[in-house]
Amino acid sequence: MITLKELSQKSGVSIATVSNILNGKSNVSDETRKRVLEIIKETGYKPNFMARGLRASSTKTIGLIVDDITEFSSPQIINGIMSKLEEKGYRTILENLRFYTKWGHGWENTEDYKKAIDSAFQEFIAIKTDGIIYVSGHAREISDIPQKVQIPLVVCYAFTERENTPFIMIDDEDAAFQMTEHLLGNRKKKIAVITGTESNIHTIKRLQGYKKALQAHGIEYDESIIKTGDWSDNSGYENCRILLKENEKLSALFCFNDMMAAGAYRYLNEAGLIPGKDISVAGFDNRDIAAFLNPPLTTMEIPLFLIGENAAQTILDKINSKNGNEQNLYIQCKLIDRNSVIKDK
Amino acid sequence: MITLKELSQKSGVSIATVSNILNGKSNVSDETRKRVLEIIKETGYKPNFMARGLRASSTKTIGLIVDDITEFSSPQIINGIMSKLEEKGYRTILENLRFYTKWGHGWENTEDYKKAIDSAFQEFIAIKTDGIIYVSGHAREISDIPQKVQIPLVVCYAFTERENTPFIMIDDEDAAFQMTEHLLGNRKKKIAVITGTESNIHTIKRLQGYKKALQAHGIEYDESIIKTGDWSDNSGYENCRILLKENEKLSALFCFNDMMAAGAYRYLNEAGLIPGKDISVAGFDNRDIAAFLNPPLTTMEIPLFLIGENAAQTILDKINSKNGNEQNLYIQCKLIDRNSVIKDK
DNA sequence: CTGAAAGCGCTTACAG
DNA sequence: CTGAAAGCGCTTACAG
Repeated sequence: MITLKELSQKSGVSIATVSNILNGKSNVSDETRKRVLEIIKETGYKPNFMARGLRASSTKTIGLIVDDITEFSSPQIINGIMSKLEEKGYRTILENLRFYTKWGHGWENTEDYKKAIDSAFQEFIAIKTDGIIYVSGHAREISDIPQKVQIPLVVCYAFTERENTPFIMIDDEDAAFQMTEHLLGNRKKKIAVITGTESNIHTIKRLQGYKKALQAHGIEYDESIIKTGDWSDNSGYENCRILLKENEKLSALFCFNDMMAAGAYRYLNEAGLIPGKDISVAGFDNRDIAAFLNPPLTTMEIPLFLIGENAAQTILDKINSKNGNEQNLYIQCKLIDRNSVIKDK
Repeated sequence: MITLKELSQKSGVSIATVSNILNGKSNVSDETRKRVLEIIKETGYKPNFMARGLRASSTKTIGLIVDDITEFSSPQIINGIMSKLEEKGYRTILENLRFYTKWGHGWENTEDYKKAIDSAFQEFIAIKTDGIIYVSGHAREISDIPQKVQIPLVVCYAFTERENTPFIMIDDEDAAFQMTEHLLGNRKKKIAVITGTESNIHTIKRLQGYKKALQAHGIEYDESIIKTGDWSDNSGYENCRILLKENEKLSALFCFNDMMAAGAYRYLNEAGLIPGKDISVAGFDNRDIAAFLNPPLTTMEIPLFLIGENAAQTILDKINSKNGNEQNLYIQCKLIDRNSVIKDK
């Protein structure tokens, strides 16, 4: 490792001056700057991040705390964050909590969970990151971040009521509104729904969007064709079976994620019904599988990369602003129109 | 942040002694140790990782350099690595190069690529990680890691001939052998292949495994039913079309990844042929889509998590051993038998 | 415009 | 068994 000291020797100026040049301070003559910069380039000098972090107030580093990188949404969000941050000259450091991998589901608010979160924050505080982005695996209310943490903080893909902590979320309500309208086309129809788990925020908001769309078209809300799923493909299969048994004529089936839509496809297939021909089916998420279902599934794309970029921009704004009143953001989803929805003539 | 100094004041012993206790040195009286340990617990002291890294030789930290976390294999591999490392008391730090996101394909051996790799290594060297694991996005020969890097290094999901650098790979040849035998069942059959890109290592090894299996069953290798794909679902579609046009009777189709198998399904569907009934189809990777294809696709699972665990164990062995002659590892893949292969009676 | 010096929070010989 | 001191590679007032 080449150090400031060696740079100083090679260039014949003091360590302090080299440091000033490295940090873009203006109190250096152009001549000196040029010469030293040359030597820096030649030697391929890289600042020692730890030494800098130990001494300086800013490390130009953002810490990412992520629920679990194996969640389908996480890698893309992270890429969005890193892309924007890199563009702005910040490094990024990632702590993977592995909650889903370790504990499956239902770990929210357990003691172990709180301890893990706390420990991750402590670590980033020790490293003196300039800010922290919490990347959630799914929409939930995040309330367990120690209040004493003073570092600028942004919550990504979840909500929080924590003071001074903006969050970036998708607009689930609008997305479901859009999709319901799409399913409706220009007629009044009977659109069944397979929701996600009951108290899940995605479920609640999407149901609201669905209801609003019905209302806008003067269609009455019918609870009997709303079934509660659990996001798994089997629950899509099972609820589709029940819906078809209970209802003679169903125009469309709106599944609140692609997995359940895939399950519904499976049942429909067994029943000899063709999605997009005999019944409309829509999903949500636009995961890999959506394009490969037969027929390809019409679904809502979640702009993961964009969410990440926005989270990054928000933390940067927070770091650089005085007021610190950054807005919560609701990112719009995009309807991907494939062949599983019947088109009106 | 509470520091060693404060700990020292509170407990009435010197900073050095507190440090010794923290590091489990034996040269401290039980009484002192107990008292100080108590205070450490009370205060919730966390060592400043940067200060320690600046001074000490070991940081108990492993650096992960990953091609791109959006590659389908990466999150699971990373989870395997982190799981094992956490178990052994090591932290982990991740640098995401985002090669695929930034440059698509064909970036290997470009100048930008080399610079990015070099920079990542420099950074981890500055941080004084105890070791580095390079997590590749696909099998390739990795030859651009600066020789001057002296840190223990393991290459994961790729090859390297670099001195003193073990790698963890899957056994592509054995996997293809297994699958070909499975496709063969107990009879001689005509098994067509859609390979990956031509000089790709996965392609080469899998083709070898395929040939060996044919040989073992006394079947002659027929180049005319081997088509070169490019891993995309379209190339699966197109090559399937060509194969079916050129050959009247094909028993089976072995696609070297699931995406191409999905493309083949698409063509088969258009041609009125049913996988698992009219023709056997097999994929490779066991990605999400494999289970949701209709019928569900028989494929090879790549034990990603296990690969990660093995990489972690190897780097640990390397750090703690004197000889440093760690073995390259070839992990076996697992055949996932679903409904796309015709069973012999 | 330039540099000497203090100090960030630790670890590690070394002396006692 | 315990502690004073040097030093890791930097940044930052401050003096000149």
